[in-house]
Amino acid sequence: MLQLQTIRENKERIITALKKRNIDAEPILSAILDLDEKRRSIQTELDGTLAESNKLSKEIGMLFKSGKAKEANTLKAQTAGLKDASKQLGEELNATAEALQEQLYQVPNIPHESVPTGSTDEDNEEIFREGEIPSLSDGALPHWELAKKYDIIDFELGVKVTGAGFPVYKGKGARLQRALISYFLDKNTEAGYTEVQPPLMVNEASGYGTGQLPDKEGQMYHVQADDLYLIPTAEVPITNLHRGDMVSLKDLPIKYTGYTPCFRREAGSYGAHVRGLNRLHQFDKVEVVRIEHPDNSYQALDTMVEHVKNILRELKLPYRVLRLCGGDLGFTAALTFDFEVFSTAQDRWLEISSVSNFETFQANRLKLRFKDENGKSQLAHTLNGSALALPRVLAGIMENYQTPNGIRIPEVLVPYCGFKVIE
RNA sequence: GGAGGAAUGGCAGAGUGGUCGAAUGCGGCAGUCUUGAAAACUGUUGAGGGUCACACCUCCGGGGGUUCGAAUCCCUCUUCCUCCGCCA
Repeated sequence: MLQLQTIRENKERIITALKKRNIDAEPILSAILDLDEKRRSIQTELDGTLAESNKLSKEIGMLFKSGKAKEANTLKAQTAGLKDASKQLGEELNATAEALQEQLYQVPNIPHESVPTGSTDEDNEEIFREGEIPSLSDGALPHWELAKKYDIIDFELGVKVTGAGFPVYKGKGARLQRALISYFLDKNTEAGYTEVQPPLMVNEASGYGTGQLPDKEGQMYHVQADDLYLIPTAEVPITNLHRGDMVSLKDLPIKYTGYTPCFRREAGSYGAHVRGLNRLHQFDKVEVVRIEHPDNSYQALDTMVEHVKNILRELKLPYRVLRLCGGDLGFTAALTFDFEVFSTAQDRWLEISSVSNFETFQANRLKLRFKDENGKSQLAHTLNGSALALPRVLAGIMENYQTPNGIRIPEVLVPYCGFKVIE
């Protein structure tokens, strides 16, 4: 959520910036500023009314104390009108403030100046590419075929137990997945992130805090009986650990990593691109979250990008890094880098990580602040990234490491797996 | 699930109807002292709205009510603690 003050002072600049998202923000920003002005004028009027009745109350109190009950009762009669007026003004104020809030929730984050223009993922800007794309033999298979051949992932079983998009990992497949989780967590804790195991369900306030609500209500599983949401990413519970906090300067940066299953309804997805592990309703992910001083957040973003690069380098997977264009940028992000692994057998790139700076957009909703060098409280910057999303990494390993005699295990994972090949 | 108790500023913790936005301690900040640091001492220090700046308004878990006036009384919700029951 943008700060009102920012909108008041930079309306034109925001409109220009949001054009990168291919939206014309003029109408909504004008509506917001109108509501803001209306809210303030009601507030001023209400303040005056309250000031007057406060004053009268004090006088009445003093009159009672000095035994002048009769005069006090005369003043009492005067307060009735003020009470009605302030009650009505209070209701108006609430209605206006609520309408204003609703509008503010509709405005996405301002894209960073480096965000390229564009409307779809085809307009994303490739900024880095590394790793050799292996030349596979003629019989190379996509991962869902490999999964069946070696009996390590069973999609049909998941359909029976739950439904499509809930695979069952078996044997060495399950072990490889567990190995990847441990390996990622180890890499992240080595880099100074504190490991946490957060709840897998969150309340409504948390959903609003990180921006999943109200914008992406339909993407989350909602447990209606208890009004809780299954998390679509560990970003939600982990960032919300500090909702409402006033952190001290010396605690920054705050760095967390956590492994969680993630649940997404993925309403509207279909077709070949959702085959196998490409798009699931439940998947595992290891996430990193940072809370930063605004002066350091972009440096921190670069650090996170380098960190993920380093992991992919160790796994010896061919990958590229994209700077998301305005049209593809998430609602809450100011700047996002996507990582994609090349899936040789499918001949396409698979997104395996997304690293973003949200600047104050989430912090403003979270009321996550710190005391700065001058003792003034200001909003912190929040960032997060996947390090990494499991299924597609698994798919990338299966497809790129396949041989006619089995799937080799990347060297760094062998100690975690306890075997060198799936055959 | 049953019975009680509690929720106050960054933290701890007073405050039970009228200068209480709130004592005190810790922490933070500034200063004195010191070669420097620590200790000690002195001062200062909640958040939000509003204003050019004041004034002024709001906030003592959330919401509602009583009253001229509520941190303080009533209702309700949430959370936490203690005891009992049940259970991984």
